[in-house]
Amino acid sequence: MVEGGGEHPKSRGAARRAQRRGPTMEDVAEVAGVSRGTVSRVLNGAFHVSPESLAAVQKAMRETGYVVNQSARSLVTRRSGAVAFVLSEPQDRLFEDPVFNVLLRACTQILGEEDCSLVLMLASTPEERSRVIRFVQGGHVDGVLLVSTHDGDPLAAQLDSAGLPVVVCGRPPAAGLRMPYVAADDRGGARLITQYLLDQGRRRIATVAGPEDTAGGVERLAGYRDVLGRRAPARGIVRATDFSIAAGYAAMTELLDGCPTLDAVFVASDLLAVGALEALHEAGRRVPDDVLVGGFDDSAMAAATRPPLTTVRQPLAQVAAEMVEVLLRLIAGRPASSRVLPTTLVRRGSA
Amino acid sequence: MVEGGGEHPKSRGAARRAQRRGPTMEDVAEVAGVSRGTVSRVLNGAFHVSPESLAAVQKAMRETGYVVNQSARSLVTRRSGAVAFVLSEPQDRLFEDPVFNVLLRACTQILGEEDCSLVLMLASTPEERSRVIRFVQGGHVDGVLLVSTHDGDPLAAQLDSAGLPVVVCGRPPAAGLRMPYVAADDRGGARLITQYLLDQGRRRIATVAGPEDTAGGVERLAGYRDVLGRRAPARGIVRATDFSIAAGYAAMTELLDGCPTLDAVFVASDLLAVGALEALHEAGRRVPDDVLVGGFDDSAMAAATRPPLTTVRQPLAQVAAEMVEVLLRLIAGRPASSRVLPTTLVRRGSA
DNA sequence: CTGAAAGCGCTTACAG
DNA sequence: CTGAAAGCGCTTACAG
Repeated sequence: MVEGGGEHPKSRGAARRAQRRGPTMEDVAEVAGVSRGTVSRVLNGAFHVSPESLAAVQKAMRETGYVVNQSARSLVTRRSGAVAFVLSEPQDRLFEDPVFNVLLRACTQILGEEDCSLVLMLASTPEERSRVIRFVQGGHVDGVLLVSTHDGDPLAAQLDSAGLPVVVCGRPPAAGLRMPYVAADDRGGARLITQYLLDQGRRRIATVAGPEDTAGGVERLAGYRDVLGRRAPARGIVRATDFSIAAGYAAMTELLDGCPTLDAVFVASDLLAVGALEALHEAGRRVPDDVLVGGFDDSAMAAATRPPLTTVRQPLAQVAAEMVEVLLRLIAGRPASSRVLPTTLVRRGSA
Repeated sequence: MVEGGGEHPKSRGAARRAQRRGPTMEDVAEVAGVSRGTVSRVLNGAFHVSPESLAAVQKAMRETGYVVNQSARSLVTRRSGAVAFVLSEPQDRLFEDPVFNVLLRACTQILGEEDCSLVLMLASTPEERSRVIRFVQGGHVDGVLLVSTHDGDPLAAQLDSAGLPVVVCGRPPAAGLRMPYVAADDRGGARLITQYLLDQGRRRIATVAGPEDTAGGVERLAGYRDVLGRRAPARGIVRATDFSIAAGYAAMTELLDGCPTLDAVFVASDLLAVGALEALHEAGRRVPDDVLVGGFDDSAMAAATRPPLTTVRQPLAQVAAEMVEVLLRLIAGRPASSRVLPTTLVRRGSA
């Protein structure tokens, strides 16, 4: 009863490590009175296993408190059971935007239900990017969920050629990339809200657009233009430097300066809109009386602004679910294609 | 030159799996003209390796594009090179609070610099909790960073007895737990801001406290009481049901109802304060003229409220750094003790 | 300083 | 349906 006992650590180096070795498959097999192979079979689907063996093994697993050693399993299956969630953004964009957080949480939850784990990686710097590449090349993960909103991201291209399944969130950051993506319909949503502002009778509808190297910056502006065309007021388009509150404030200030007669504004994200509302307030413009304000995202903040923000809802939970589904399909070797999800208008007090 | 080539997948089942087997240590050893053991030694510190061998191996690694197989390594070292970041919170608290996000990002970044990866796990439901336990028991991670603000969390106790290193963020969720923690000085911060409100000449200082099963709820209220004692106005303390904007709105409304003469309020979190400002605004109270408002956290939102929020700064980046340091020490088998980090007052427009 | 060898705990054809 | 055996790619004493 000394051998393999957990209570008396073996002397050969065990003291240094102090890891309690749990029961192995061998132990379970012995208790169940079957071979290691049979135990493995019940673990992996229980095909070709007699009811008696099955029961014996399950009982033995319970008794011994067996839990599979993932390293050993991965070594032979070449599957890690994990995927990387890679945030490839400049630092400053990262910390503020609630959109990423919601996405991350949703992905974690859904993956967990599939018994797959999520390892979070940041890729803001060249060092971090090379770490990501080494990591995925090293077989630590079976695939990657890439969140990258800015064009020309070097990581996307590298990942694309790394040979493992990748799905990107949002419009792919560069042409010629073969990886599938899942995106909300930015352009359609922008059309929706711009049309809505028009339908409220406003005629001088300006916009605070996002940075032009981002999908949100390009697509949402395109949607705005789809609706307004030449009816967009002169100097009615200002680009924010990033998707932050501060940038929204600055852009709105500039807009009021160049286009003081505006009576509505479509702001390309809720975070920007928070800053824009601030600027409007300081300028003495009443929302919605003087100026209608429409946002984009429907993040938690949208309901808490003064007045509450009319905005475009991105179905983030669904985006997450579809990203995971596509990635899991790819990992399983099945084909999967890109998906674009519809956005909807959410009416509140600001427009 | 056929053997081991990546271009022609071996026929035995390789088509199904389609994983390009990268070069192994064996390949590197052959190219370098040394044994596998020597390659391993340069990988693990390069002690007892001659300069020539070292150079040869490094060259061979570069040429072959070798990258270590973590599964194989983990199998023998019993180290995964990863830690779990476990968010043990009810769902509703999770999605909104920026504090967790900042913490998560900071931990990911710091761990990355140590070449350690972070796997994110949610533990809101019993199913998720049991998955976390199975996961850590299975040796997937070397330790866990536990974020759990509510008392009586069953997970904390389970993790505590799981035998692997755990460090918790904030006050430990139950007495008798032996795991170290890293916390911001909630009580001291609350004292700081309450005293500040007093120093502004206000005499009827109320508070919106957090839920009483959370560290923030208990400690920050204690700090408030430390300063005010019996000078706290009657019906001047209302507990929010959780740390959300909506709860802040509700609590402030109740406070105004029960204690209409209040001239200052310490709100136990910025998110709550956003809701409280809303309620004050609707009630026609001017901030800071009629009512001074102080928050807690100094999250990104604090600078964007109207007026900007005077608040208590939690040194989250430092909390993250210390959590990681403590955990890594524990994993390395070195002792480490709990740490409480000082909080500071940040003056803005609301008080 | 270095090589040969054992062993980590699993899965998976291969025979029965 | 089931067992025996090979092998996944590494690390680590053990001898030299």
